[in-house]
Amino acid sequence: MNIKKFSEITEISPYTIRYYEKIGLLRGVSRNASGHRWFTEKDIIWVEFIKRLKDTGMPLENILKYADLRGEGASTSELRMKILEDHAVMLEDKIAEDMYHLKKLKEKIKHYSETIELELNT
Amino acid sequence: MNIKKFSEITEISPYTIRYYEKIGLLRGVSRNASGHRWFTEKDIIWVEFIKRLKDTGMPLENILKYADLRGEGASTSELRMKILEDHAVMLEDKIAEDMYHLKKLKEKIKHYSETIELELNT
DNA sequence: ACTTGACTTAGAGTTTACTCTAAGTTGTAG
DNA sequence: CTACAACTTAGAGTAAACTCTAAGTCAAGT
Repeated sequence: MNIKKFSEITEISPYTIRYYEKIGLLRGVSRNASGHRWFTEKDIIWVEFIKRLKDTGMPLENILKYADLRGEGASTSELRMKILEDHAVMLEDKIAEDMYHLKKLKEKIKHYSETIELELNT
Repeated sequence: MNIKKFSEITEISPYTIRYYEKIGLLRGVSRNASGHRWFTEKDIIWVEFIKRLKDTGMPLENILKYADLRGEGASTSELRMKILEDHAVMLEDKIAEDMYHLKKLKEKIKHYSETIELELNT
């Protein structure tokens, strides 16, 4: 598929897609006869994975490091697994922290509603 | 307390504290005889709340809007509560999304460990 | 043959949230 | 009285992640 279709499916702008290729996050993207990028199913799977890492707070620089290892082949499997394991631990901590933040926010909201309640009864 | 002490307690750099005051996030900070900022317990409580909103993904621009309403007094209580309620809903969604991401990451890690296991048995 | 629209590139510009610099003032210790 | 550290300000600089511009190529439709 062309970049427009790929952009629609992945919900990433063509600008960003080219940018990802430029910095080495996307590599080996094939081209058609006229030199335009031609994306495949494999590219979708890979960018969806990039999105997962990015959405869970991994900076592009680190994702790029993962992409580098991936490019080096099977010999880096363990290293890549280690990166994902560390990231998963980080994410677990982040979720726990967010749950605590949520609890505190709800307490504050409750406090607001009680205060407003009081004012209405004045 | 002076800015250095305040910085240590809140774990925000003096640069950032001054920046927050400059953009209007921190207001009404008192000064001592020599014109230096003098922070109180109330300032700590307020920046800790700013940190909570920020850490849960609220952009400074939105936190600033909340600070503006706060500055307008009790008449904006309901509006501020609404902002927090919306943010709490957003955070709940984010936590759910992160949990899904975590599940997917763990599946990939499992896949890695199985692949590596297989290679060792070759 | 020519216009149209989607693509290409290198590189410039934008946004958010800081982070630092330069020049100047003030309080305390020797 | 002077050195020194900590503060002050306005404004410049930085990093990350895009986002856009300008100039050019190319294939399809009229």
